[in-house]
Amino acid sequence: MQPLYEKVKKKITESLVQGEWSPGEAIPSETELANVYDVSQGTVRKAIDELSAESILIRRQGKGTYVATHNEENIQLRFLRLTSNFGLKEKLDNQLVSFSKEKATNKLAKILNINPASTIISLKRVLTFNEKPLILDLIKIPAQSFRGVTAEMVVEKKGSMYRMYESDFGVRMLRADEKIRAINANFESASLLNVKENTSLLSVERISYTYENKPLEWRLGLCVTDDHYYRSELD
Amino acid sequence: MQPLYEKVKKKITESLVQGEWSPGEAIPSETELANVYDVSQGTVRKAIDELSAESILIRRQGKGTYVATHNEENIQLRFLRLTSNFGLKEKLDNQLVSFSKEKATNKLAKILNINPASTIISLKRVLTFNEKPLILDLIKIPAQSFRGVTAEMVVEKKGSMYRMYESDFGVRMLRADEKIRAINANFESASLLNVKENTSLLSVERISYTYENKPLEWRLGLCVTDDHYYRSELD
DNA sequence: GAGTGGTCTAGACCACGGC
DNA sequence: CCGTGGTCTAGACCACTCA
Repeated sequence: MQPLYEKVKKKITESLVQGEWSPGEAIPSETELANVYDVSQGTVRKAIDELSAESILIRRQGKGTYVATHNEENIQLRFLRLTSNFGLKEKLDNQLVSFSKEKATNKLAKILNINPASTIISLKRVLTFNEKPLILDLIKIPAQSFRGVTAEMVVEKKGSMYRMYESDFGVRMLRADEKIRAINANFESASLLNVKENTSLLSVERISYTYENKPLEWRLGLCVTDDHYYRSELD
Repeated sequence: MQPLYEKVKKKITESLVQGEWSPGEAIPSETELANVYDVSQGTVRKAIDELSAESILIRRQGKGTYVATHNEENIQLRFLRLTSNFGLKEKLDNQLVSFSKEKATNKLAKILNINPASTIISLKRVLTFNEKPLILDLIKIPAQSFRGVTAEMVVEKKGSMYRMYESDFGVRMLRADEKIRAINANFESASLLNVKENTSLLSVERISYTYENKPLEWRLGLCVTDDHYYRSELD
């Protein structure tokens, strides 16, 4: 038998998926939800505790519980773990290199769990910090889930893809898995990142997931780690 | 005012630091602890919930709550995040390259929060997977906290440093911070790892912490990422 | 069957935010 | 002042483990 609070958690998650409550908005109070679902307030609390631990909901004492959003200033970079060696605050900029539609390869179709040869959006861009090229990103997303996306929209959002996914397509990325390797820059990446060929680059391959572990973005980032490092916390 | 369960959590942590309950052992039941600390069982539960979420304690339904240990099979590698590209299970081996005592540099003294120029143990080793060199580790630990450690002990433990820390010195590492970069192999690392000079290597700089965020190990690992990658989960 | 952690409830009071 | 989430309690019952 499934615990009651797990059922409540699922119901709340469903409402979130349905867009019943929007990012940034408050959800009903614990007592209200307890009445709606006909359980005790403590049970709702336990469900919200877990969603809050997963950063899906945000509690604010005295105010209420809010749907997490990526539209706030400090969440612009979402999954970016690169930090300056000197701890400086940096000016982020973004140049779109290419934008196209293409057919998914079998490998990509499998990763994104879509039909083989379905249409995907593929884009390449360079992120600069303080005018210096730092990351070359190759991003692939299924066209089906992002209908009507254009190069102009990407440029306008200044590189905050996750903000665009959320505000324009109602797609909230909740978690991501990354595979990290060290590789040598080839001709293209070297010239775009303004480094010598064969320079060591950090290769970060990322799959991002929305609700219910549905993968919706594949991304390969090549990073110059002369003045930056990738943070990782283990426990 | 500090919540009651936070106080209980601190008391439990103190007992753990004092070694009152050893790794692998069960701690007193929730009701017993509630009597000892003169709080309700629910309050003890909340304290243990958090320690359990931090993997400091392990709950086992019907049996009791146990002190986490690193002596079990699957925890041998503790903080190692490298995975084979092919998902294979691999045979780990370990060669000690050097072992020495030296004076801490100012930088290291600051990182480990010890007096400048205090004695530290410095060791270098190569980890091989399926006979192939994979990681070159440089490890530095304060001699003060690991009195009597010898090269023989390290060799005998077959590279499981964290297991040795725990079983021989009562030091349990709870978490670690890592800084990851891509670098080029120099002459020494290239020859020890059996790759060409200037090959790209993953540089993983790690600081490990025991109870109360006390740093007790600094480590630099250089990894060959041809057939392996570093896993990272973001949320 | 006894003892443990796991779930669920109901109710009291506290701390914070905002009107 | 009210409504919110945060803490704390007490007690009931369930699920699991082991002798």
